[in-house]
Amino acid sequence: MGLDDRKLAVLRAIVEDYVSTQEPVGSKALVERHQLGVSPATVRNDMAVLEEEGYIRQPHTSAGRVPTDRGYRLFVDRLSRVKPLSPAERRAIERFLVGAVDLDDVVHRTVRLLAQLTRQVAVVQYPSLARSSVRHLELVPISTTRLMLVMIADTGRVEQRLVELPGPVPADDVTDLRRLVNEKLAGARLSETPPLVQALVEEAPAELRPAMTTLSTVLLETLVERHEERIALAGTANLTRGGLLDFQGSLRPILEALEEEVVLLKLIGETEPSTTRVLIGDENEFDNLRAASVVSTGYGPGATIVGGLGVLGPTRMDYPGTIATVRAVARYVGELLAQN
Amino acid sequence: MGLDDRKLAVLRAIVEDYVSTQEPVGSKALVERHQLGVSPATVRNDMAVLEEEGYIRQPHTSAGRVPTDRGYRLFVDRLSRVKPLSPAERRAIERFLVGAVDLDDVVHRTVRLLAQLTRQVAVVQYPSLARSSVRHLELVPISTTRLMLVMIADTGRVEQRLVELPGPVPADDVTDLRRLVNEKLAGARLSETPPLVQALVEEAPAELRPAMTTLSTVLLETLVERHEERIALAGTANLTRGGLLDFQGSLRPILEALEEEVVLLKLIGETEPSTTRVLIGDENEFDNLRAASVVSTGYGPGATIVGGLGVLGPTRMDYPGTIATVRAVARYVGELLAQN
DNA sequence: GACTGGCACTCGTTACAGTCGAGTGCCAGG
DNA sequence: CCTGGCACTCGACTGTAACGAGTGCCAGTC
Repeated sequence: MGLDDRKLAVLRAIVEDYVSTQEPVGSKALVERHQLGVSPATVRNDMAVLEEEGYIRQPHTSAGRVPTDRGYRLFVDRLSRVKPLSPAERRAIERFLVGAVDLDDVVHRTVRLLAQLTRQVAVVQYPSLARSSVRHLELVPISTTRLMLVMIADTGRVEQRLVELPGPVPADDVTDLRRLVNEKLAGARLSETPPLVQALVEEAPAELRPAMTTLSTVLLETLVERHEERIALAGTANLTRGGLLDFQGSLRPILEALEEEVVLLKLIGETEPSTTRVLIGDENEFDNLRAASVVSTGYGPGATIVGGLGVLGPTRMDYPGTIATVRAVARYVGELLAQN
Repeated sequence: MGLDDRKLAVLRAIVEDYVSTQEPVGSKALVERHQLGVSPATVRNDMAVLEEEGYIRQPHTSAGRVPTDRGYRLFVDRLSRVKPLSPAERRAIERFLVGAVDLDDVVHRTVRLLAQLTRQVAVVQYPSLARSSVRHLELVPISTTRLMLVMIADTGRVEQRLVELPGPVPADDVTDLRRLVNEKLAGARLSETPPLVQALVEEAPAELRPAMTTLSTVLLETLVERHEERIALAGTANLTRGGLLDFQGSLRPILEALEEEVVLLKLIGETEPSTTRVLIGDENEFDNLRAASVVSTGYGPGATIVGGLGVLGPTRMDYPGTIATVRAVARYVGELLAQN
């Protein structure tokens, strides 16, 4: 069980070499490229141990070694430090994000930036409604029996829904409805609204009761039930780097997974505050992604988290660099959101 | 350049066989599978002519024939009829689209439906702002110097922008602004708004002038300048069908093109009313897509066109079937929009 | 006891030769 | 104008052999 320092150094060297060359690495090449201070034969013995412990494996009997998912895990947990970003990268991030004009714009720019910097597939979750508060509710009459409900959240998200009223409602009543709804709900966290909506119906004056009842149904749907999470994606073309060597030749399962919002949300949503999560290969719960790794983190104004973002790439990825970039982008986006 | 009926029949047979088998088709197989009434040798002579004219070609000397882009073009223009949809397909379309709850929902469902039915990459443009009218403009105070501008278009699209006011504006003034803006702009086509916005500033009472000036800038940006076209995409995983045979082994350029909104808009936007457009291989203006074909059409309530939709696939695609599906989906979506 | 040099062995890669067969082009005859 | 026949081409596949990167193991050294 004892993995002494040199064995760990060998593992680190194998990971680093394999990530950069994408070819199985042998004992001789290893001593040449790293100052290990021992001979190839010694390294071979260490490799044999590492292989027995499941950290590396041989694709073929007469080939060099390749890290296993377990090997990457050890590397990420104990053998690597987060690389500091280069000044060029810092500048790129700032330049890319200033001038964003609304939330859509911020998210779009962020996801492109992330894809470009990491050269991988980037995923950004829009600020989750579940973690937002109501800033304002607007009711816009479309006809006498139809309203457009527009909800503006403090995170900048705007959701709209059509409300079919049970009967004609005069303009004055719409004004009353709007006032009542905002008095009760403005400022409330979305997750806390159901009882408030219930109260709205009960407290509504008799003449507004039917309209309010219908409205409350749509409100509940919009605010809570229909957990309308949104996702932006970019950089799928990066999957084709490394010409079909990664992902064992088929992009199919990856592309399929990327089309499922549910899957993406599971991947990048719901991280514990300020932690960066790294899922390597088969640690992933989706079979389609067992050849991929995901680096994700939460973001939000200040210390609060309102959504997640991250990247997906081959297990053979530059973890330290990717982790650094994902964190930095998340921090900048948080600052940007804090300004609004 | 006489291509008699039989030669055309041979071309049609070649296209149909190649599309379904994905393998170069030889003279013998052709007479076996189609009732051409002549011998393989005769077919070979016809093939030689077709090849000379550039409609088919041989991948290798000892292989069968494959249609060229020009061959597909002739096939689409003169040799195929649009297939009627199967009842199952009709039902699928209806089932998929009923119950859509807002515009986002409609577009999402549509693009997924298209991808599923055609088994190709589907693209749907949101109703273009340029072809929409203003239904209502809402101003929501965020702070004393900040407004959220929400525009609701008759096509169901909702755009929002933050407005930084030059100084504090009391609530009453916001109400006035809202009224003025709606009186002037509600009902107007977006493309016709610039002079109206100009008039708004000029006619504004003195105390509202500065706020109105700022607001007008944002209005113009939102309504006209920033031609904020939106696009939904689905079915990229379908690119991997036919295992790398299509697209000459590299999905890279295709995926890259699909990430560029500008490219997609050029592809599916701006079709002449009620025409279905088919772009085959190198007819396409983008180099990245010279191995692909695009079938697109416009859609909108009634006879008006508010946006485009279509699919992208290998040049070796089932054109009659795809064209039929794209048209049918566009028609259904149009009906759906007309109801709102 | 840990490290090293040496050596036999494995096995994937590459090159080459040979065979097979689908498909063609051409021609002579109906 | 169509057809059957025939020689020809050339990619796909198979089998063999040489090559070499990389390994595991062992005996020897510090």
